[in-house]
Amino acid sequence: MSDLEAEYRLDYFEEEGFVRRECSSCGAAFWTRDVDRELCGEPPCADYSFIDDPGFPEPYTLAEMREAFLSFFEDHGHERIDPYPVAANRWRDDVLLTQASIYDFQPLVTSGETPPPANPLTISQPCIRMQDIDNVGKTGRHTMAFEMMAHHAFNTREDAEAEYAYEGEVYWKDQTVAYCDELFESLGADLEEITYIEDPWVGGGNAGPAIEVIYKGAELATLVFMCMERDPDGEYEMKDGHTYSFMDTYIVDTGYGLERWTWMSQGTATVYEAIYPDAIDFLKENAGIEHTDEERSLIHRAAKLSGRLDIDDVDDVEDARDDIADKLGVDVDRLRALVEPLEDIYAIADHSRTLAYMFGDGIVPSNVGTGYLARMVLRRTKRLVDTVGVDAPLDELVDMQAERLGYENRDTIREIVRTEERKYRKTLERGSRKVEALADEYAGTDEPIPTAELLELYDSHGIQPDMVVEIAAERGADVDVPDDFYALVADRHEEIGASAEEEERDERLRDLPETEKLYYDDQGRTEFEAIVLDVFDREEGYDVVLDQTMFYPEGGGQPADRGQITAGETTVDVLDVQEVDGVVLHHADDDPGKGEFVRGQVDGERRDRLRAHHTATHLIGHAAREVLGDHVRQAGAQKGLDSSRLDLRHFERITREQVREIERVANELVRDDVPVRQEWPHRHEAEAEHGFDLYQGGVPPGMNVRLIHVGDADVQACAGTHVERTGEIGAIKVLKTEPVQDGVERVVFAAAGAAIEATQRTEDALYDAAATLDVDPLDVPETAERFFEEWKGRGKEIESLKEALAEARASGGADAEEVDLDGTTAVIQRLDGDADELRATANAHVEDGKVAVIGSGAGGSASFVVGVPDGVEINAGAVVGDLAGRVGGGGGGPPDFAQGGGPDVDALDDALAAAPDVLRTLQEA
RNA sequence: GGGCUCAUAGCUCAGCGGUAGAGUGCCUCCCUUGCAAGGAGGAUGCCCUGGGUUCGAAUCCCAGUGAGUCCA
Repeated sequence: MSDLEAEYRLDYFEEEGFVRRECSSCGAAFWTRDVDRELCGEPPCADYSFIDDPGFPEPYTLAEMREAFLSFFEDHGHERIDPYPVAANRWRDDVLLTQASIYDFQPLVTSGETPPPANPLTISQPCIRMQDIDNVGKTGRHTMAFEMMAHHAFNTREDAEAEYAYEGEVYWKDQTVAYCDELFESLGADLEEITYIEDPWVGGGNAGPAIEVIYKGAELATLVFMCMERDPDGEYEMKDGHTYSFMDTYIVDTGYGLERWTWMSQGTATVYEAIYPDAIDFLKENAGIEHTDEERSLIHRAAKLSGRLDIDDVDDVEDARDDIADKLGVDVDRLRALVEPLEDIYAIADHSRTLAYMFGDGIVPSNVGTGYLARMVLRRTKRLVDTVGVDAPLDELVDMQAERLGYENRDTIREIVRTEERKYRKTLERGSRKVEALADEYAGTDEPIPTAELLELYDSHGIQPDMVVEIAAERGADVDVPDDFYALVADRHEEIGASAEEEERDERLRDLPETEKLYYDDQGRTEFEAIVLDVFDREEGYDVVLDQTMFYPEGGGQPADRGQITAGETTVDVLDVQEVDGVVLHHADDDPGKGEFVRGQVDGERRDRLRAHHTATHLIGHAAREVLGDHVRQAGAQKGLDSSRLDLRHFERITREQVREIERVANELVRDDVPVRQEWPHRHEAEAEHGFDLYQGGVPPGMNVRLIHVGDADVQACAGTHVERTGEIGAIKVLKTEPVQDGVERVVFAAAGAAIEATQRTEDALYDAAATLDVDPLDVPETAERFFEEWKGRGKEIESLKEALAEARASGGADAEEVDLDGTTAVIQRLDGDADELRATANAHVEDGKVAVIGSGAGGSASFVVGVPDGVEINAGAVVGDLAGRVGGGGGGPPDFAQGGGPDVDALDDALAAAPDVLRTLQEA
């Protein structure tokens, strides 16, 4: 094993007269121009020294600092790149949000599969980090949303054997540090005060030496030299305990915090006041926060010490605050009272900015993925706004930031925020009622509300424990919130993770060349000729590999083609087609023979239906964006023969009117009969021209991407087969919309012949209903309504008639046998009616002060109802139990009214005959 | 993607195997000339849908639909 110390011995440090020191406080190794320096300069080894004493001679706004940085690197040979969305899951599926500029180039660029958009490049990338959400506002320097300014260079080692999408060295460590120094110098910083701390970096399977750049107590940049990958046999052991070795590519990954640099130039008490002063002023005024000069001075003095506020957990923050109050010689409660409202304001400004980024980049609130994160941030913001007493509506706060950030979809953003806020309010109302009921229940008892109830309230109803505490206090109930509450929540979710089975890759398959795909040349053609390269004997059937094919393998939500392969006299059926690493496997029911010359025949009708549905999917997606808004994105799709479905991200249910509008727009494009074109541009040209909206169905690998243009209306990266002109689709009919999860709506539709068939099916159903009602189809709704009302009316009428009938039977005494039980009359009666009739009759007898035993043999089983008037000592439940036992069943009920029965109808009369004895026996007991 | 909760009168909900309830709102009457007033009476339910268990299901089980919520 060896460490990375040698990696930091840069010629640049040597030439510039740097010295290497170890911090006398924390022991970290660092490089400095100041030979007398002992401390690394990073809190807690040192305090902020730039507050009220900026580190640069000129103050910069956020925009000015961004421009200064980008143009500096532009002047030094870097190409400026537009920022990527904050929703990183739009181009990679391993993370949800963009947390660093390098995320933009993972995994395809960093692995060398795809070239970077420019090399070297510079960018200012908006990022969102949710990890420290609890401490935003408290530490004075942490924000959830920030811009990471960066310059990147992608290098490949000279001796690399494999092919990479970029080659040679652009620049490496010395130049990177030199740029950093020069940037500081150009801004007028005091270079003597800068320290470069050695701090190796590890993350995501990669590692490398890295340098933290500290100036006047603030970490302003991190220079990462990504050059190693995890390797069990590697020479270097990193801080994560794994071993690493050098790889063929090595990448300069820098991160300069735009907010920190801006703050440094202004020297305000907190970073928030430097980056969005307008928002802070607005919020302060709105919440009515004012300070005396003395208070303001205290806040500033506290700010200088705030670098020590560690962010790892809230307890630390509280401890550190004690510490700070102590140092300033003020009461900690006073400090807290002064600072806490400010902290809330800072957090609100930051969260609003986060929301603006999220919604601006098209994230839709949901119970899954990025949508869920957005929902959490929004709810948290809403709580902060309520706590601190800001009465501006949330959509306005977010809009202020969205305007500043230059988003164009501001109306949609506001609508999303309002919709989401409304949902949250409903949740809170629902929650309050639940908690109030629960609090009332426990208020009378000595017991506190149990933890299990708290967990249930939070997990199933989204009610925070502090809300329970608040409401419970109002109603005089106790609550104990355990310290490890959220750990208990996590326990509830603990379960056995499903083990993913790694599929064994076939060696023989790997040696085969990629299959040439003919289906892109002419998407309507169905016949072709090919050579059988290999045949794999499978458990069921065979996998046939050809040198070229017209068969479309399953992919992109489009099912595989079917058809036949003919070799001489032998014809085999192709049942399924899959693609593995560029090799197309034709799953057939028989072996056509390896090395044979074959003719392939694709099932043309099936292919045509799939083509129509695939192009129709693009049209529906386009129409949905037109009707519902630009935030609408594909969340999944599946094409079929009879219908297809497209899942769309949208923040509310799609209305009937909107469906009609979507149908109209889509069918208009069909009628216009516009051409559907395919092209294979370089991915960077495609992205530059159309943005990431191209990748509705996922990001394909490779240098070039296949684009499908529908006229001038819609462009998407897509691998499927399409029609030549939209007119071939004929018609598109939306069959239904349904929610698949919060924030995702599924549109089910049919195209071409399937559209007509689907319409005919619903029409048939309507006609059948109309025929039954004997009315015109258009009158069905009205008639159904009338029938339903009438049916309900009759139900009520039958009910009252049964009552009347029961009265009549009771007084008329048909079939009734009356027996005397110690002065009380009991009526034993058989009437074959339903349970309601029996009950009503029994009730009528009881009203007359008689014990009633009513039996029925209707409905294929025997049943009894026994009623006992007040003051008669007979247990009705026991009577029924006895009688029901005689017909092979059971029964029971309260003492004054019981029901029961059994399957043996033939025994009913005998049971009734025995009833007087049963009654007498029970009366005596 | 997974877990959990819920669905009963217009609204808010109770009932959790044995005759469908409360509060509120609605209608009528009385009292009172007034502010969320009081009293009496009344109407209003495919107890989400479909299957199962049971003599009997609003209630228990399964599936579906819809709503909510937590986590990755």
